[in-house]
Amino acid sequence: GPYDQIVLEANGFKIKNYFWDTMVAQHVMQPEMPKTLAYITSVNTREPYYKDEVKSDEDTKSWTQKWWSISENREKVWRYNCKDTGCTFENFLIQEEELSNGPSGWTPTFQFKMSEIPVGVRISQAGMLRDEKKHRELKGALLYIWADFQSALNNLVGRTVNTNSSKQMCILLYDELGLKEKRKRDKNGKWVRTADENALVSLVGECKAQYDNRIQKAVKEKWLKALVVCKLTMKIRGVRKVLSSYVDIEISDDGRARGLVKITGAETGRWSMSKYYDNTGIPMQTVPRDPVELEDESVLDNIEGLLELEGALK
DNA sequence: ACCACCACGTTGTCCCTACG
DNA sequence: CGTAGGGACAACGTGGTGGT
Repeated sequence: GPYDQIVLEANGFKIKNYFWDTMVAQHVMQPEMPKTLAYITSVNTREPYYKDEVKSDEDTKSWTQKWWSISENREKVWRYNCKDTGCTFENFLIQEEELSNGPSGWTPTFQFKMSEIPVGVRISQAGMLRDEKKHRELKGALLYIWADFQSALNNLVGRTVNTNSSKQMCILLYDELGLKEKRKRDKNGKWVRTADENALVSLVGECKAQYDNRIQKAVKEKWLKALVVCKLTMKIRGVRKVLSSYVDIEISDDGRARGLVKITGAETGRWSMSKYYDNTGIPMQTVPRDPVELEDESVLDNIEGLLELEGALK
């Protein structure tokens, strides 16, 4: 499939063509069910589960020369690979039968999906060339903005606040500032208080209304403070998100940021994306569109200084 | 070190309200 | 009365926090 092709071609093998992908076939016939080889093998064949055979007693991270030099280990991996290829072929035979006997839409959909593979592979392998000068400037600008907002927030609250900690934020907003608790259901259906984006947006609205309706200066200021805390928190979270997900990332040695296109990633037929197979790059679908703007661009004259802010903030 | 949970980046659909 | 716009939620993937 596409994933294997990308890994193989990255290691010097050229894939000429292939006509069947068990994942694509499963995706077309049973889009809501798992598409892993382990699952379809369990459904289609009588082969006992074998996927843990190479991992059971050896940590996969220890696939070192030392580990590999033990013939027993090599034997295990070879046997595993043989089962993998054998099962894949067995799955193919069963899927081919199923596909041709299924609804009339299956075959053309399968063919269409297969034709998407080279497109997805091409996009994955191309990636995006990163402009290193711009990258430095962007990082400097984001760190500057973060530091600016963070110091304002810290001064307002009187201590350092980690806006990414929902625990800290709930204590600040509800216990210390006395705002009306925003709640949501957790996974088990239990109501818990939250300081997520929705909560902050509605708190901003409430604080604004209170501020506008109050007369006493001291009371007005209290609401203004709460309002600013919420707004700063949203801004800081946004900046940190952009930094951690899109700027502070590892990219390929050739200066390109790549992402893996998964044409069978979503039940609905949409494509999904992830980081590249080697865990570099970004899922290119979610790159923020919003521009990063500085009021005073001259702060970029000292990027070195800005980059040093990183240590103080983290 | 691992895991559950929280949070947030994208597009798209549906529903409702406000507005011209 | 048609439409613009917002909220809620659907579809995804990943990073950070804090407890075990």
